[in-house]
Amino acid sequence: MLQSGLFTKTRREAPKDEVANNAKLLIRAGFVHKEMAGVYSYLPLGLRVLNNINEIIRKEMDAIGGQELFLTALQDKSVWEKTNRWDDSVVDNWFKTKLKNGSELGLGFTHEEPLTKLMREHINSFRDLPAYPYQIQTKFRNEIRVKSGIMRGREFLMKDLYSFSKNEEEHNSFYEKAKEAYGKIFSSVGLGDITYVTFASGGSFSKYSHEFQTVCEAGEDIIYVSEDKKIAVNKEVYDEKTLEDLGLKKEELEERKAIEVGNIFSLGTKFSDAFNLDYTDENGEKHPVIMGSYGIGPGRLMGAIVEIFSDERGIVWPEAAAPFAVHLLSLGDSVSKTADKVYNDLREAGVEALYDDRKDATAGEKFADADLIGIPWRLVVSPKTIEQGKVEVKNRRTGEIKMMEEKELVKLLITLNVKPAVKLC
RNA sequence: CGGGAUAUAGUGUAAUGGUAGCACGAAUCCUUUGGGAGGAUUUAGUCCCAGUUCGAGUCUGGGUAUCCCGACCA
Repeated sequence: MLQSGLFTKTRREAPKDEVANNAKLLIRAGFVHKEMAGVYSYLPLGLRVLNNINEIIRKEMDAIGGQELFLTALQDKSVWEKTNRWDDSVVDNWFKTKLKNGSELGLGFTHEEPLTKLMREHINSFRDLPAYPYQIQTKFRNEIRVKSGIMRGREFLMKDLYSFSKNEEEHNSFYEKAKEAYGKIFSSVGLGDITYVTFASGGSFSKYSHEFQTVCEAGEDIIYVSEDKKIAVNKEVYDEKTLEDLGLKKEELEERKAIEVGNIFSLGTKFSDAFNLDYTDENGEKHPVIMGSYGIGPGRLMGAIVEIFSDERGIVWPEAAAPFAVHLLSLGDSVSKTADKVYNDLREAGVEALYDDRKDATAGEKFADADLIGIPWRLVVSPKTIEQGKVEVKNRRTGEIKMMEEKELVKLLITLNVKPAVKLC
């Protein structure tokens, strides 16, 4: 993509009303736009990142049998009355509205109810189970107070998968697979080492739910981390009894702030009972379906990535999330032909590049923008590099700089694009 | 929802109750191109509604928005 044609602009200063680092950087670099408190639009660069994250999630969900669908945001009051979750005294963050004829509607804050009801049409026999539908969809929650930039808003994207299983055993087996898949997702975006499976309150059907907490000062949750066992306990269930259950000792735990990037929990038969979702087994006997739900907030994950991977100059995207694989800069009119060629060669090789071809921007401006936008690899074509017959390559994270011949470079970038783990410098 | 604070140009900031200024941005022209370059000429603003006052960005009341702390986060 030509940067001269990118309509978003970077800015030197963040709006004064933003405090969260993720929002400051994402707004300055032109990834998101704040529409109102807790409501952010995704601009082209931001959408590319969000889509990358969504693709990583899709890949892992599909790998464990997930099937993507797309449910409605508009919700039927009567469906939620079945579980008593329409009542404002039970769920206080509904956005409710009305049809012209006066009937009440809600904007979905989660989707257990409509999906359970829907699945009645498709689940009758043991042959129909298990089933793992999921979606990536906008949720609405009328939070009393929003904060933390794009990490906690009133309108946000959520990947929610729901499992429908025949029995506890089948449920537990999937639950473990989902846990592993979540681990892979967070590792893919570079957060594997600091994201802990965290024991949290489980609700009415299991003792604990599992959260995926990424250790970060900007987080809103307090967790107690066992570095050795790679697990953690949420403050909400942190007591002697829990520690005993989990075989943990107080001394091995460290208190940390963390961002909840994912949450999985067992639902038992709460929803299948409410909607009479049951199936007939091999012997003709009826049983309620055992359910679970598995959430990840892609937008929140994006915010967490920015919180963790950034420095005083800007964002430092992990390769898997980056809006482009490389950022090509041409310095000065005299080199535009050579830079154009590098850009075209990259495109032909399938390497996605953002090409800063702007004629009216100075070198310093281009460097500053490149640092701010945070694409992992920066390529420079300038009179200096042409003199050597090479292209300069800089790693945004390590700051390492190397001069390479173009052919050699393109070859390496192709490899890099397929396997982000390969180190160029 | 309880408590606290703020609101001036696209962005960031000034202005004893007395001519709304500066920087960045944007526009035009010229010179520039390895870390936000220089010059010239432009552009654009007091959140909304009342009130006090000869006069309100500034004081008073109400509204709205935004932020912070806490509570909440099924």
